[in-house]
Amino acid sequence: MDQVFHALGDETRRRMLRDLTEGERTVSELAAPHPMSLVAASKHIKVLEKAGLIRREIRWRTHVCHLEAAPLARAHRELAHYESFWTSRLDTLEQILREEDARNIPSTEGTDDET
Amino acid sequence: MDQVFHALGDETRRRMLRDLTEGERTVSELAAPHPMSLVAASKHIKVLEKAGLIRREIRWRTHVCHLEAAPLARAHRELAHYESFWTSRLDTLEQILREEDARNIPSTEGTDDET
DNA sequence: TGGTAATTAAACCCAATGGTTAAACGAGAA
DNA sequence: TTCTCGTTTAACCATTGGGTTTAATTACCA
Repeated sequence: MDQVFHALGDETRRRMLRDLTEGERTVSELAAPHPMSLVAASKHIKVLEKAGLIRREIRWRTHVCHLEAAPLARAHRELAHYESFWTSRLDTLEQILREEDARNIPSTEGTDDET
Repeated sequence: MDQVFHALGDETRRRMLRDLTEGERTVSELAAPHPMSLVAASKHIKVLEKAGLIRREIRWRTHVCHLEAAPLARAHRELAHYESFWTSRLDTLEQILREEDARNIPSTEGTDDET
């Protein structure tokens, strides 16, 4: 769990995970959007891998990465554990989150045309 | 989000959060279960606070901490985002998690006699 | 034989983490 | 005034993190 949450604690890596929800990606594809050296991106990927969040399939000289569902689900469940706390007192929370959502993301996230 | 996940990436802090789901706790109460100096525990608490995961109410010389629901809910939602990935391919995941659950926690978590 | 391409490995830098001990704070109690 | 108590601040140390650049790996291709 430590490793999983640590891995999640970096926007670069979360972005990579998000990209991976759309399908498999090579290391360079994952690295591309990020303003850093490929070496640095590669390190991020390795962090994700060590946390078990992704699996790497080496297809000769390109390494193809896949999202690994289980640890994400586990982390999600870990948080759900605390959910028992907040649902018990207010489901205004749902409300709060929707408002935040509306405020931050006007119309992202609906347009995917991959594969 | 970075701060939130970072804060979650440490067993000590997760334990503190878990304790806080049961009710408010002073700094020393939160620190008690952990084999480290109070100063170190205090730092952990500060990390949680900076991440917005807890709120601190200073009742004279004791600092009373409360769980703050919103950021936890936000993190939970962030993970739910990836959920769209895994639910789409297998709800064996639920299964996996239940098995893990059963394997790891025979009968914890039901016996609390605090306050 | 040597070049190209995708990626990792190695060495390095600086900032941040997680821990320590010792000292300071602040207000009520004696 | 001085003591005590819960907590934070300060200073320090070792380890890790995230980034860099340069070099190694590896198998196909010319």
